[in-house]
Amino acid sequence: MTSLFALVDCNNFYASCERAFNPSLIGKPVVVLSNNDGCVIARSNEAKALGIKMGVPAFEMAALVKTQEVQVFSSNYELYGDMSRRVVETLRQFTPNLEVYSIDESFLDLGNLRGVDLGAYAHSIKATVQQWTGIPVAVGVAPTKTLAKIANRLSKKSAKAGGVLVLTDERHITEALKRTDISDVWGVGRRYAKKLAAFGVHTAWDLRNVTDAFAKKHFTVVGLRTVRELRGEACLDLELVPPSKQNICTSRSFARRLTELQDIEQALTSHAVRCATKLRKQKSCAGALTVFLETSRFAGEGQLYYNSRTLSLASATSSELELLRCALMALRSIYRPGYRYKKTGIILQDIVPANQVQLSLLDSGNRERDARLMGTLDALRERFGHTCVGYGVQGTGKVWAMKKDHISPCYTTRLADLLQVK
DNA sequence: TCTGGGGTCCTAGGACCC
DNA sequence: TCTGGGGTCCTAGGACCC
Repeated sequence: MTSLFALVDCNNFYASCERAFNPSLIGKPVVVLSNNDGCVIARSNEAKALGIKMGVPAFEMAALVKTQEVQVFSSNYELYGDMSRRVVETLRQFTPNLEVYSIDESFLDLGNLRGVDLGAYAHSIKATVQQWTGIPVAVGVAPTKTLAKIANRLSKKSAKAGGVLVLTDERHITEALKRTDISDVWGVGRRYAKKLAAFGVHTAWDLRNVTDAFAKKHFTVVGLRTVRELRGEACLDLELVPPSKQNICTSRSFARRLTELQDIEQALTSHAVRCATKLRKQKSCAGALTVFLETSRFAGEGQLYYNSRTLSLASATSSELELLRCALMALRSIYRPGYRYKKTGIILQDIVPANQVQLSLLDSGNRERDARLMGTLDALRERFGHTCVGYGVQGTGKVWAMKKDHISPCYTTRLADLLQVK
């Protein structure tokens, strides 16, 4: 019994989410910007056709926005997250064995569908998601995840495929691999693509035909796995339950440069609270944390600064009181006056399940009291929004708050926003 | 003026131990 | 002058993903 996977990928996901609730955008070039309206992270097909590249800074696009009436949106993760959940719930109608790979991609196990018309099945997945959520998707089906990725990608490129491609026949797989550039293979990034090209490996077909020894020597066991997957040998299973995270990070660029420690403390406090909330959500505790502080990478000579400080906790905790105290201590130790700072953030590390925490003899805090307080805070924030309760050091001014000049309404999660829709 | 945020995994090499 | 060898743990850095 051979394996069979489908990769369902939402087309231009963030742009499609904006469109799903605003039909006047259909047929127009739409782009979605990163946090702080920094650079382009999603484009509709019309925007791609105008030559707008992924990752370009928003200001470089100004002329096109004017002349071509490009519709620009700040990112609205509340909306995209909710739409993502709707898509996944729809996909669950088709198989109980599903891996949510990212906000806009899921792998489905179709291993029990031998004898079924796979093309028709894939088409019905696509049509159902479109009908139930308004989000267009592409479906690629193949014996391994890596091949399903390739099938998915080709399904979007060919007008004939129309967003669905089944690669089970050896002849079709060979043809697909010959048409796929090495850098478009899942797991091969820019660096490896360059290195492979130097060995005369240019297409996925070339890569499939290298020896195991070559793959292992130059691209580690990860690369070898990719080669085997290209040959149709499934090495990557579906991850039905998302593994709990080993690091949890929250960081943001400031809307404008900050110079004062107090302002940066406000930002870091908010990040630490968010980060600790994520930690408790996966029922874990952290044994260490790192705080970093940096100027813009584009700052001039002598104005560049980056520093970070890692602190270990006496025993792992999920109390934001403790984490916050440590984070601020770390920040104060790396802050230097005289720089124009761009970004700060916190990374929680040495993460363990909350029920396996080793208590330290030096542990001085009142763990039970803190745990009750955290439970209350989580419940309040869940109900009234993340900013409803905070700390004095957070301030109320939000001098660091993100720029979001083009935000759309949270159509799916806020009644007030929905009522405003005309 | 303006350039995102969040993750994972693997390896090499040093420290340290017996 | 001789200057083992094997194992483990940790960390930094490099590569990748969305």
